[in-house]
Amino acid sequence: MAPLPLVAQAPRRSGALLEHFARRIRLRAETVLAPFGLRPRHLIALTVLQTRGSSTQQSLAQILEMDSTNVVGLLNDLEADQLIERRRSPEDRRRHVVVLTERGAKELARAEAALAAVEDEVFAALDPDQREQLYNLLLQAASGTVDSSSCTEEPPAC
Amino acid sequence: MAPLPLVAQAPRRSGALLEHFARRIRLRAETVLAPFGLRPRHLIALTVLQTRGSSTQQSLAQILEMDSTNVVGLLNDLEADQLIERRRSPEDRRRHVVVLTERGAKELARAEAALAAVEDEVFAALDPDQREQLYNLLLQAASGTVDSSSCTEEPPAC
DNA sequence: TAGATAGTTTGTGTTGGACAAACCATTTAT
DNA sequence: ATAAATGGTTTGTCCAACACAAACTATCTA
Repeated sequence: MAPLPLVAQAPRRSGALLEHFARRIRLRAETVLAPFGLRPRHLIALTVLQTRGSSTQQSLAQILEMDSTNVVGLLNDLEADQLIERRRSPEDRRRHVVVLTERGAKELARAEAALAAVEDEVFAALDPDQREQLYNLLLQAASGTVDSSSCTEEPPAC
Repeated sequence: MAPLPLVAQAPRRSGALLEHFARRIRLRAETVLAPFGLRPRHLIALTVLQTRGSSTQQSLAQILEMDSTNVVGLLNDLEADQLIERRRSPEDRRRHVVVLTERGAKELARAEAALAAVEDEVFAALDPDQREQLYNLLLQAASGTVDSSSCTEEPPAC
């Protein structure tokens, strides 16, 4: 039997710290995003759409873990600003396929740029390399979630 | 002048993804933590106390970025369960120095253990090594925040 | 033709959290 | 020593996010 490792430190959970930072960022993002007419949760939806590709509202609700009725409202906001489009799925015309519009992608990029200062402040203790690491970890974590059926059939994002 | 780097990809912001995961974790944590009589935000407070050492309520409110009146309620909950203690600061007897009790530390460890399954699920796409990386990044980010005056005079955490 | 399913709308209730006001204990300034 | 400022507590009000239910349309499947 191998000797017990001397530093068997209890595995600390990231959850609480994660929420802690999410809160700090959200508070600041709220004000930074206001000129765009967006709220943090709009950004989340747009980001998910960009990261995971277009999906039906149902699977979007599943990913965001929001009640589907509330997703409707969220998408209404975004569609009103033409940041997303709802297209009828050709295979099943009951379905709405939600896609990020070009304008949506641009607006997302602009919003992200505006958020640079926010993250600079909140992640002051991390150097650019580490922030990159953090982003990549989150991105990877996001890519693996939920069954892959969430992505209808768009090649680019699947 | 150096040639422009070919892959000058726009720096993506972690904020939205961070919030996304925070939400996913919080929803699950809510039920896992219920048997402990704790809510996610209690865990955050305990974690901050453990990470940064004892601090006054004022600086705690600053770190958590919560209204101080709401911090009082939060601490009342925790003190009722003897997870924290409020001690009068000897230097300024108006101040309460909030300390994590031994019981608090144990309870926090137990809660974290209970959350293992939650993070296993949410971070399924990350291997243990990457989760460790994520945790360390968040920890480092947390250590550098706010002026160091938040920590009164306890050597272990400063 | 009868369900079941995807989405939408409306409405209700709960809750977290911001904010204000009034209060006590203590410290600091004049 | 008295006044003002500060740290904390309590209470109460208000709003936004959300979960949830119900009723409806359009579409697909049995």
